[in-house]
Amino acid sequence: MPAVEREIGRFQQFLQQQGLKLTGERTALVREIFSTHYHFEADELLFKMKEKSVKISRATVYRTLELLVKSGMVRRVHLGEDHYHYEHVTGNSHHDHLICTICGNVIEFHDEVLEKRQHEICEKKKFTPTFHNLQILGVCDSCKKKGVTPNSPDRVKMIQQTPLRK
Amino acid sequence: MPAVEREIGRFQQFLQQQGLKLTGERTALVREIFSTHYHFEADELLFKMKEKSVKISRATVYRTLELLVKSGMVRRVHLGEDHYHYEHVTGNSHHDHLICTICGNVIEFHDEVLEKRQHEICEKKKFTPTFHNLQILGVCDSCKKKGVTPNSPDRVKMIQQTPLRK
DNA sequence: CAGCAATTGAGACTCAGTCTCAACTAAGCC
DNA sequence: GGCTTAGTTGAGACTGAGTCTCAATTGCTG
Repeated sequence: MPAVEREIGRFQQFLQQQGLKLTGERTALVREIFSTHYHFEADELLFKMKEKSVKISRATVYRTLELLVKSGMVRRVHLGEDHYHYEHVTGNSHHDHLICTICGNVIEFHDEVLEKRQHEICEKKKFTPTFHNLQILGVCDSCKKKGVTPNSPDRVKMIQQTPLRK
Repeated sequence: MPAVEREIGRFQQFLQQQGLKLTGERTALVREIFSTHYHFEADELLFKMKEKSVKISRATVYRTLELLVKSGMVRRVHLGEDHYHYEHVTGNSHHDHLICTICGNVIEFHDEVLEKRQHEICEKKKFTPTFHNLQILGVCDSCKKKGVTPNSPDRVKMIQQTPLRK
């Protein structure tokens, strides 16, 4: 069966465990999220559903995202903007983000050395970590080649004043 | 001279360079930020000023914070909540954060091994970093001693549903 | 001290996200 | 299949952080 259908199954299982129901709206949202989006915003999802003439209210979108986060199938992340982004989780791949402040492109990476060192730091501080979040902001290779200097006044203004609005 | 006055001087210098003015409102805000706050929210600052009967409008608070960020004296950070926090920068001390999801306490740290590794990763990905942001969420020592388990259902609910609201 | 550009405050506005409540529906049970 | 009921939905009001506007005010420089 296609991967998307498997995800719907996973979600149904989670819902059942919680005594909740799998509705048409929830199915449609999971299908949309896992078939096309990777990083997305709640409003973007709402808009895509409207585009496809699938009528789902804003409240339901947010409620479903909340459930998906609880189930561990979707993760809420900050990508340098002033509101949340979501990303779907396939498998258990934890990763961090390189975010290009020019084109907005997001590169993922995972690095064991970083992970290990973070745990060492927590140990030293007697802190029990449950989750972490690392964003590195900067300029990606292709933007650099286009010759936009990362510290030109305009850039700094864009980053600091109106950070990465669409 | 007291440290706060030195900061006001720094700010004035920055303003002059930009052809901007040091006003009473700006002075009052810098004094407040650098004498008492460390991590703070914009609204909290607004409230403190009201408390002290220093009349400064919301718009001015935000405008001044913007200038302080541009000048490098204040940094905008995400601390796991859905709005910005600010922290003042004394010297050039870059640091990251351990955030206790129970008591909200923030522990700072700086680690050269992490910094170096991050640069290596960027090099590998041909990414030019300008800034980064690492938050490790978890449970601090004193909360752990109080016996709150980090993964109890209530905790997870609190973190995932309404992340760290006041 | 005059003039003007920068600054301010009040409040309207935006935008993401939440809440409410009456109408609706999935799913277990007969 | 129909009943029951607890969970779900949509519309739209609401919230709260942050931004914008514009007329009135105020630092600074000459």
